[in-house]
Amino acid sequence: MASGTKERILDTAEVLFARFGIGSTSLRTITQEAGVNLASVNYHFGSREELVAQVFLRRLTPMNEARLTSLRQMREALGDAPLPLDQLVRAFVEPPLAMSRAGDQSGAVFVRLLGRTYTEPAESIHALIRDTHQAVIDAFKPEFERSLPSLSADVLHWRLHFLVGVLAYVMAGSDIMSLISSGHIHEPQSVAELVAQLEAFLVAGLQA
Amino acid sequence: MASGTKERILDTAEVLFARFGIGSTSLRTITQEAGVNLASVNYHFGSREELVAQVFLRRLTPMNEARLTSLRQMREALGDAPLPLDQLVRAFVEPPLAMSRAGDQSGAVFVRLLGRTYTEPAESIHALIRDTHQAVIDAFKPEFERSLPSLSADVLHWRLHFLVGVLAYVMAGSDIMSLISSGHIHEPQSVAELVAQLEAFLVAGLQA
DNA sequence: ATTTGATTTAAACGATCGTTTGAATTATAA
DNA sequence: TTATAATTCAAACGATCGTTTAAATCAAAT
Repeated sequence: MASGTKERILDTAEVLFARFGIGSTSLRTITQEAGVNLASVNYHFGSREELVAQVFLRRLTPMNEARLTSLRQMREALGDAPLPLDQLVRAFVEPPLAMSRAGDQSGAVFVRLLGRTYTEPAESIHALIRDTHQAVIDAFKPEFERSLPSLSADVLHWRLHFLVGVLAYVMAGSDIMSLISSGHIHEPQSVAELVAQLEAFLVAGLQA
Repeated sequence: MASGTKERILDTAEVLFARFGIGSTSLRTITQEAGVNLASVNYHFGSREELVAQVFLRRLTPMNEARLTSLRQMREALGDAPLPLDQLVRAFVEPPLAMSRAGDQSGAVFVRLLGRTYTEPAESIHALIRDTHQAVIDAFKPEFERSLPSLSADVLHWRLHFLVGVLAYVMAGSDIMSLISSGHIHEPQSVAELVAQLEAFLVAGLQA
């Protein structure tokens, strides 16, 4: 955990949001766990809602910048040829999953939180994610169109929808599927292997 | 809405859970919207937690029975040959999506709720879904193994994980992706077309 | 018609929620 | 050191939460 009160609140809120859900985590639980005063949340963030927004923005911004940087580098290296689909998928999928191996485990916690939040009903949170992803989608959409020229707009739309769904579910780290491999220890798989598995699945699905 | 108090509570809770989330919907909101007394929830269900469980069990039971029936019919028709992968996928994917076209819209509401709940942190709800799906997974797992004999246990495990992820996301009906097709009206697609799109994507991904 | 049980109702319980307040404390700068 | 700003603190605010209670109402059967 960090030094300042503000960072301790953010770190603790992130962990508790991921474990118990945003709506089910009270400010009293957060401040108690963080060892800070209850009123410091409203002092530093103004309101609970703003705290939630800051928890997401703190990590969404660099994550999406990594995706855009990766895409830009590929585009520069390839002139104006269509990007290989596997590289395109990896540029979109790898940054969030790579956060899972950050030095501390806070990155992994956030990725889990983010995955769960994709299907969250709360409109305020939904809008926040939508806004932060706008630039990413604007950049990737035409690249997918170029790399998959045989697909109609409707079909591509659905397949990208499916792609985001898989990614969100993997990020959420749901353990529902752990029972599918009964007895099989669900080891914390290496990120590289997970990315490879995911890339193979998605590339095949997109090209179907 | 139905006649009895108990059914009105279930119907209303289902709608509000899907719209605002389970944790963010109070008994007072439910009973007020349903036009019944606040205390009737504890009278008919004992507790809020039991009400939540009943909202899910009421529809999960027939949904999973439909999947098992479909699988059993295919197995009987084909003796002991491996099932065609597309039919296997459809037997798993179609029942929940078909609920979306039920006479009233209550089925669609529940499917949306269920999709969102796959990544819900609350352990009690997670456990409930896991238990109700156990029989389905026990039945489908060996069939996938037989229809995809070239895949290792690990790879199959991940691909089934991805499959569930796509399905959950589609069920949740997240509108995050609606901005990917800017200007494109996100029409309530026909279930048959959606199932076909999903089946093509999943079959290709599973066979990657 | 009367009794018995099921159901509904209004009211209140204690607990917890996000937020606010004003004083106490700490850090910063003159 | 002194003045000024930033931060922390305990305490309380009103609102809402799930649950409980006991009386009122309804339905069914004798």
